[in-house]
Amino acid sequence: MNPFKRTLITSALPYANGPVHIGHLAGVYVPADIYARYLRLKGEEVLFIGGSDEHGVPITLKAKKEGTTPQAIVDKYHGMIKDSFQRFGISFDVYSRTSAPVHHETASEFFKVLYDKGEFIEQTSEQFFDQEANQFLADRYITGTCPKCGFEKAYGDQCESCGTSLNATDLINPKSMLSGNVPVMKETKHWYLPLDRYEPWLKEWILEGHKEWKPNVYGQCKSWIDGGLNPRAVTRDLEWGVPVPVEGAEGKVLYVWFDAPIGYISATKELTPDWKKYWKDPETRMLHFIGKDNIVFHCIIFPAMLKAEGSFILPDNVPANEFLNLEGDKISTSRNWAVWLHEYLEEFPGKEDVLKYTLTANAPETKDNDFTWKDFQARNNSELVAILGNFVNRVLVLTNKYYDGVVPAAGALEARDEETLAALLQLRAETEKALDTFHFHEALKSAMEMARLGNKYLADMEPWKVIKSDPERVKSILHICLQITANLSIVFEPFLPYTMEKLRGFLNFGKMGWNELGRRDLLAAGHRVNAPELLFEKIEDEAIQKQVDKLLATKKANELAQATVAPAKPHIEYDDFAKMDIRTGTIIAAEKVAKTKKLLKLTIRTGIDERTVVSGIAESYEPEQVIGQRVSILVNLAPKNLKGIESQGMILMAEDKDGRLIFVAPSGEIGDGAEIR
RNA sequence: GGCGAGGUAGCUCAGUUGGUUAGAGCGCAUGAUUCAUAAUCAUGAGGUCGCGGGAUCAUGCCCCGCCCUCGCUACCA
Repeated sequence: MNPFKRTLITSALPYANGPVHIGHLAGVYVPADIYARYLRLKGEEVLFIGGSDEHGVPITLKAKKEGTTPQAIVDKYHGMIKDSFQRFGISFDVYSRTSAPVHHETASEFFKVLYDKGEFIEQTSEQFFDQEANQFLADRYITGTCPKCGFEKAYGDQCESCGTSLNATDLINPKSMLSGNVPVMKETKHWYLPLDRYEPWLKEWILEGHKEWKPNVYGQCKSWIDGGLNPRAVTRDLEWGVPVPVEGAEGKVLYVWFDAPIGYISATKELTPDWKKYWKDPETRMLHFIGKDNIVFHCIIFPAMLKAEGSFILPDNVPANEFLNLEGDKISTSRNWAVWLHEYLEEFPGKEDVLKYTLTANAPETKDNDFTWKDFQARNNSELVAILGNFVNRVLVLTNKYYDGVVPAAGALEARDEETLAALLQLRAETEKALDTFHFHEALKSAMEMARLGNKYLADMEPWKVIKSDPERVKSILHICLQITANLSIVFEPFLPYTMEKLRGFLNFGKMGWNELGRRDLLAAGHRVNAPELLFEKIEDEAIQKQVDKLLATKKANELAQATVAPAKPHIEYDDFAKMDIRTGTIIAAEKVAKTKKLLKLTIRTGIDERTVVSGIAESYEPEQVIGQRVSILVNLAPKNLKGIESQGMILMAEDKDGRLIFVAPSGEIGDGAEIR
């Protein structure tokens, strides 16, 4: 039915500047792992690839901040990530890293092939350069005063005080973070991948050829393609990364987005010399499991790279998930708002599968979703413990009690028995259908139906009553219950691998393939099962409260950190201040600037004149609200053209931590044009 | 502002090419039951399917406008 002989599953490479959290797991690794285990169980040829993404500017910055080397940073987090994945039971066939020699070779070679084929454009532009350190500076390497809030240590790409995103050229008094010197502008040459060349092809391949992709994925792609594609730089001026393998490119490395997806290829190479089978044979089906932030790279850019190279296969599907929130707020590494996998593994030992279950049941498949500890507890207690664990326990307790742990032979089956056994095959079909279409939430639900089926059968048959009147009949009932239990050990294998291993131990039963699922004779009469233990244990309120408290503490710490007032700027002379001509004024007209979110066009009576000022306050005020508002206005600021309107001056606003803006205005009776000093 | 994805019971989600009383799980209520980790099983309450128009014999599903959430993007003197 499908023309493919094998499947290559890739999962987004986690960035090695921090540990992995439940957001990564729910969006990428848990679904990818379930799918990989499912295919393996079906006996298909599968390769499941993972690895750490270890290049890029943030890692070099972190290294600098901690006074160590980028390699030390990535060694630390790669080790941590790899270890927690392994303990958690993400069944990678290989977990590699982009700092590995094999990756440097592979990425380098890939670049070289495109370079030799003339697939790049060369372009020269001006960028900041540190003369003392003798290198170009990425935006993150420039620090200076934020033009908006005056925070002195703003980075070239973003001000961490007010959150504004910036260009390095916006900064007042830019300084190099390497030497502290003032950087100069200097020309630099880079290579670009002309994505525009692939537009017609992408249109056909995705928009025509892959209408089955998830709506979120397809929509994003369409948006990008319809919006027109531009050439994208594939190199950067940086020391940390894969060196650009052409002459005259000293001090340049491959840009991370070019480098990282090639990591999938390198990882495959690291695993097997037979890697080409997975990457170059059209009978291989490639799947990229990613989060929604990665859609454009995996659907547009990486395929364009592969296409440009010419000898690689393309992804057949890209099942991207949305984002997972935590207790109502966005997960954030820098704000420590996350449930970290390595901490979970320590605090909930032996409960790896519980987290997998919760994250699958709550997977952000079609929209962002919320993880709460309360929900985690409920899923564990009322589904895993009460439905699945309890059924298994009931069956095994009864078997031990009545038959000393030996599987009884079934007698003549009644209609209800037949129905129940037939339902196993039905549930298998439902689970399969959901898994085949990447509906993991639904798949898990139909697997759980099997345990419900057992509970209901048991409740209706009431063997504990029948045993008194018709002991022969009870043999049939428990025989069937045991077959259901054995089937459970198969159907849950992709989702709850550790637990199913445990269950097979209880049943004294070997691991069976997916194809055996639905059979009514998995356990032979006379087979001896073991004494039951508990499959899952209840999670008490205290354990949950502890986690909630931990998050509350984080929240408090964040608020405190936010409450810290930006430090004072260095002294200036009175003359510096005196240069500023600040006056009282009144807003006499206001309207929204078309096609902007934040801008209002204000007409201000300054006493001197009436003038136009464009101000970024539209998120705090409606135009009608501000008419008549008294203001303080800097009148001798050089005019600046904004969105086609000449802005003559600047309104003084006070801004709180939430970005709310308040007018700084005269507090008593005073006319327009009064000098403020 | 532009583009994309969402907005369905208290919570988490399904709803096929528009077709009779809109579904599931959890939670809640009531009942049954005791083999089982007070677990299970049954029944029930609970929804102007974001809002307003329109096309249709008929729409949660189609068209138009608006509102809200998330992502990408532009703007913040």
